[in-house]
Amino acid sequence: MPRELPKTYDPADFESRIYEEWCEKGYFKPSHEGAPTYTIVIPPPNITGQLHMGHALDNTLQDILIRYKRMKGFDTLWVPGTDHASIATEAKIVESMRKEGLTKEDVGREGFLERAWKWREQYGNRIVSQLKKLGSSCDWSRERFTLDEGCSEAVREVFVRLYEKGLIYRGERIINWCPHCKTSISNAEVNYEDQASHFWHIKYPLVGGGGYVEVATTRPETLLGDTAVAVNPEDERYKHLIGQYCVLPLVGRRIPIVADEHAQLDKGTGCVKITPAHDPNDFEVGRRCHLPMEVVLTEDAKITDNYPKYAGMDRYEARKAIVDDLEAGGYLCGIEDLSHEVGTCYRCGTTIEPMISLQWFVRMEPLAGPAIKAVKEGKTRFVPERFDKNYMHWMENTQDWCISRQLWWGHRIPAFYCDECGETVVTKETHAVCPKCGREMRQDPDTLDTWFSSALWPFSTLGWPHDTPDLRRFYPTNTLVTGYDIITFWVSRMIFSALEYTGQVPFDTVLIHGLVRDAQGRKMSKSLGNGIDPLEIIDKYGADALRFALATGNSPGNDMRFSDERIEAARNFVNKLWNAARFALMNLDIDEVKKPEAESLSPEDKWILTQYESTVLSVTAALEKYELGIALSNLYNFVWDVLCDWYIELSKTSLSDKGTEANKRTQNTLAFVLGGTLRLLHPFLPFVTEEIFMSLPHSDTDCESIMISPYPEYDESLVFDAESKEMDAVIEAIRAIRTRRAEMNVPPSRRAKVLLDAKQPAIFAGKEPFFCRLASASGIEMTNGAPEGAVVRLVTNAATVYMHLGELVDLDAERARLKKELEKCDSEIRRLDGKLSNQGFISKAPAAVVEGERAKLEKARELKKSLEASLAEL
RNA sequence: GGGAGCAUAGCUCAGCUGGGAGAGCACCUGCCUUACAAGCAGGGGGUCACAGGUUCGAGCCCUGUUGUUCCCACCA
Repeated sequence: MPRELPKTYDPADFESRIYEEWCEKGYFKPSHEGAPTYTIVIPPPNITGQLHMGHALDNTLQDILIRYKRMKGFDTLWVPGTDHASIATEAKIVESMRKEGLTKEDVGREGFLERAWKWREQYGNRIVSQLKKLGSSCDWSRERFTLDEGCSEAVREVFVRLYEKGLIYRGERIINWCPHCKTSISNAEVNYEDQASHFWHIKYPLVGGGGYVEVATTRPETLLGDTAVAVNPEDERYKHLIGQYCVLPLVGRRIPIVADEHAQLDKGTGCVKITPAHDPNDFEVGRRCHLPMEVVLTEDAKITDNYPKYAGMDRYEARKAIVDDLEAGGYLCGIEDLSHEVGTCYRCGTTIEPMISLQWFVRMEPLAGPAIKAVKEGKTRFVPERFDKNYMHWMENTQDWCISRQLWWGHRIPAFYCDECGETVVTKETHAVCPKCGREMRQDPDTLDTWFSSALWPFSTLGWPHDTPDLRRFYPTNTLVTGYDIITFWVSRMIFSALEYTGQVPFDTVLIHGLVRDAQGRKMSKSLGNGIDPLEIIDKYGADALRFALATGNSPGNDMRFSDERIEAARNFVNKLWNAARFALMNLDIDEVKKPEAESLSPEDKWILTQYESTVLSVTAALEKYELGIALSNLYNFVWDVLCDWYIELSKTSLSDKGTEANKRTQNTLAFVLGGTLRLLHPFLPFVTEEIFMSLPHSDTDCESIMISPYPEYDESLVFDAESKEMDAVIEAIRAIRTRRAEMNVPPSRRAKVLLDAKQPAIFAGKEPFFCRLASASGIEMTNGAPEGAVVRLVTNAATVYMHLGELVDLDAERARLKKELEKCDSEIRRLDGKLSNQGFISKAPAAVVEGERAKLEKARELKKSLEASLAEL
């Protein structure tokens, strides 16, 4: 039975209640029934995090998709979970310990991990409860964590397999070292920032006297680690020096002058100092020329004890000291100002130190090939498409991935070393005994890059490496929804990982969204303090309004601005829907809603049904193309401009006429269209649609909950094009009258008789109440030609409208108005005439277009006639 | 250095495969009309960044220019 809705829309009244009901009834779980499946795995939020607008957007989009597919009859699964976020979480814990005056070393590995797990207990659930407030219909019984036992097993499995295939190796390479986090990080985790600096020109005297070579550097402190100077083998200026030696200033070491193509003829002086242990290029030169590696910096970026004069100095202090000493020694021959890009840690912003280090790497080249192929072949598709360029570029230029981290919070590297004989064993087991000397082996102390486990997320969460029912049923998944900022970090790694381990792409579509920015277009950030808290928005406006604001008015892949204005507009729409429902409920006394029967419908019913069906079509088409914003704006227009502004107003006539058959039919149509509209809207506005839906009468089959009711299907039997056009003509006439009255400042209370000279008078039969209700008419009358004394004359497509409002008309103003309209009309005729007399247009444009233009011209000519007649009569 | 996005009403943005520009907000006018003032009715306001080109026809396609944002890149 229908029940009343409270007068004011207050989402706090029902949102959490409804969410709990859904959970209790198990609607979020897959049905495991025959239908095709549709699966989404959540991009796992970090356990350190609180819900921010980016999460809100990401999860709103996912929830819209999953709810849509669920209503469409798919067996849907949305897998939720969280990410341990090794470096970010570890940094937070270190920070909180620092406040207690403790360091990692003080508490030890065990103690630290104990704290980390407590942290996860405390904060890991916070974000989950926040996702629930948004309305996310995840299957919470399948919630996962990247560091849980299943994911850890998957990680070990992958590591061992790749190691055995030779795709994981351990080696000394130049890596990016963060002196603050005291760990290596991968290339992808380095951000480059422009920094003002200098270019120092330094003389390196030649051994045997008689001159020097001049090198230039941005990093004079690395001079200590120089083991050669390189010149280009083709460089005529220096060819004779190749093989000779020079003396390293301040250090006194003899270093060779080597030939290497890294030195470019047109850069600087053409001579490059080579520091193999602290520069990636120099490292390569060092390998090619068999140069020694000289490490000069410690893990916290201080000069090592090998250089007593500078030992213990921070790299920047050392730079200053060394520059001073070079100057004092007469080695410095110039300083230029220079601005250049410096690598910084994506977590803490500290300047990265390239350092030679023994680390674990994934060999990327063999993995990238299939990943490129899969996207080229369209097995995984980016929406919008342009992001595949982004992906391709990264994949095609990828370097080996440094996966070991000098952190404690994360997956421990499953490699074991024998301290006795140096043997290495990689195994899934937690202990290993040296196969050579039988000793208990020592596990690698390092952990894996947090993205190593995220890369496995789409299948590790479904049970891989085991052949589970979930994996079989729901893998590969369907849509991955994420921001463009994470394509290289995560999306690309999931794709190559999935192909390597499961032989399939992890998902068929990647829906990319942009960033949510503040009202001024700035990135929301903690340091700026301009973040908008989605939870505060939910408290104030409701989750539905937040979802609406995030889902509408932008297109995939583009950034959006979030403002008060936007959220208010969203809330206003939800409120509009609420009130439309209240209106319906005040007028409904039927117990059941049936599909409308064509024969008995009124013209306005046929009109709204036609508009509704066309909305079903456009909304569904947009959703299928992932154009969620377009789908929602179509619904917005339908609800506000069509259903509320016109149909509800038109229906008042019949609804006020209680007890008649016509009244019942209108009730049925209203309830039918409103119910269908709510279902169309449900994926976007889950709470308010459920609340209203449960108050409305409906047929028995779908009364349990809107979220498991079927999504509307386009029904051609409810499309009445001819009648709908006739109704459009009535609406056009009403509009024309309103406009005219408004221009003339006629108050609504001043009613006027409406006289209609129509080509098809039947269109207007029975429409008198509409004119009275909506156009302040006192009545309508059909006429043939201009009636006596009727001065106001309006030309519409289906009829010329006359009104007796002569005394209100300023005749001069009226003439001016008509002339202006006539001019507009004339210019339109000229334009169309020109077009239609253009031979090229006639012969080359499609017939339908030409026909359309002819019709327009015809109409314009008729309008001109009417306008001229009106003018003549004044 | 390479690549991508954006440039449309005062502001924020839509505009699908080319057929003469739309919304929300803001602004102006008039309304408590039996859901909604978080509302109703009406209105003003745009050389679609610039310059070429393709086409019968360009906001949309091509080329270039300018401005802007972002991504990638080891440039001493």
